[in-house]
Amino acid sequence: MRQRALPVDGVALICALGACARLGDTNLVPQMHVGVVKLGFSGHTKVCNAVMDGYVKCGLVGEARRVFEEIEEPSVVSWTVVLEGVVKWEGNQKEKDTVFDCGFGFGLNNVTLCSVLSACSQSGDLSVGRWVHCYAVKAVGWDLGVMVGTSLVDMYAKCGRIMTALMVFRHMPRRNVVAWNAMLSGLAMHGMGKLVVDMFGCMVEEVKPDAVTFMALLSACSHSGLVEQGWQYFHDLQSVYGVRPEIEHYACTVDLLGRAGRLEEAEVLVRKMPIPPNEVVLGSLLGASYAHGKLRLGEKIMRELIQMDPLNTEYHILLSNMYALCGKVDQANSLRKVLKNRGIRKVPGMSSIYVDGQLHKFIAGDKSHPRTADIYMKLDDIICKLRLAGYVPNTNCQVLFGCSNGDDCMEALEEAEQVLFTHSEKLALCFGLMSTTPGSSLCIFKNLRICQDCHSAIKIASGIYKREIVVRDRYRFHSFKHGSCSCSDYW
DNA sequence: GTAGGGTTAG
Repeated sequence: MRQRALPVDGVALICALGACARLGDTNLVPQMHVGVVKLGFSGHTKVCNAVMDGYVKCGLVGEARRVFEEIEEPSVVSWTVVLEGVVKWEGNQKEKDTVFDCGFGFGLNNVTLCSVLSACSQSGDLSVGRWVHCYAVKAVGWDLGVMVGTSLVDMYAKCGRIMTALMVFRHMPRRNVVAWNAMLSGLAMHGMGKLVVDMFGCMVEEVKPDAVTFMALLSACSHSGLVEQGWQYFHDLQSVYGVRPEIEHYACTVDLLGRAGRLEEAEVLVRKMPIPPNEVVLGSLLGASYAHGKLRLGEKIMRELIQMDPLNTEYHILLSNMYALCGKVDQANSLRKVLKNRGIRKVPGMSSIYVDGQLHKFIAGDKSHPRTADIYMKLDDIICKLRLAGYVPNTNCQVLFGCSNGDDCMEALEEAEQVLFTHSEKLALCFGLMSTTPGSSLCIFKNLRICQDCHSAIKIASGIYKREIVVRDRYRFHSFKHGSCSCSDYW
């Protein structure tokens, strides 16, 4: 059947849908879908593809699949969008298999491969990523081209397989600046700063570094404590490499100095910036003040941050924790009350783990998993073993909230410990340990930054259970092995 | 203005 010719309004509609998709707005996209139906475009390939893309971008993969079902003649683009959505958002292995069997039978091109691999990177789906890699090699041969090669490097790095990423990169016959950037960023995320610095030396022989390269370099130095090296790169950015420093480079450098405890220099840099500092730059400085217990500086930065972003929860919680650590319980409590009164809620922490291709998600205190009883039994056992090996729950931040006497405090302490033990990372770890073969490695994903207590608990667990445990948090990777972490506790 | 694609801090 021939597709009906697209009137001018149809073109406008596709443009508008594209804009909505880029916004990823969960209200706007369904509204636009209603409009599409009213205008009589149901089942039209290009319009539906644009609608599906919108749904995928805002996480509504079920809706996207329903739209897909109505397309009269799905094209390779339709399949690409639906595959991307399923890989990015569908946790159920059987559902994924069904779509894959049909989709990859349809034929694919480099765009499909890149798109699906990028979805794997985001959801951390190594098994689909590997499958796509094999498929591509069978279909195209060993030289997959620079774009697919780069997608593979990024996928392996973000799925926790940094050595595989390196291997793929080293076998690429052609590499441009984007490929190099993907490799260096991956290494930076894994805390392999020394290697990033060494490889940068090779990179400049091959291609000209750009603004993204320096983001990777600065963050690598920051995460590995290579302060002098990073500071040098920041200075050479413009003068040696002709790259104009952007606000992100400043944010990274502030982080580099701040993490290392050089807060005065970090603040001088912020005040002397040619561009007004944004909340990212100030947020870095606040984080560093917290890490190094500089309460006065923290308060000052907080005042500026509240002006810029009054609804942000992370900053409030950071400062509140800082008060608690300094023993200023009243101030800590009143700051928490501000959040509560304004109805501002913290983004809930969530951890997930793939077991046999199936995604299992946990939130703190979760009891919704079908194997909850087993999980909590195993959790008690793990905590016991951890304690014997020297684990001390780190209740610094919560303990003192709202208690007025010694008894209250003891009770609060026990409660605080219980809250810590059921953090989402620990539940995911526990489920991973009980449902995989002894000795195999585990990869856990967390939507926020890993907490201090879970970091020390997982370090000890990696030793006791003789497992490599990789945790990808919001910012970077932690690879726990033999009782220590690849970040050397510098994060 | 015409559907899908690789690298970017905290």
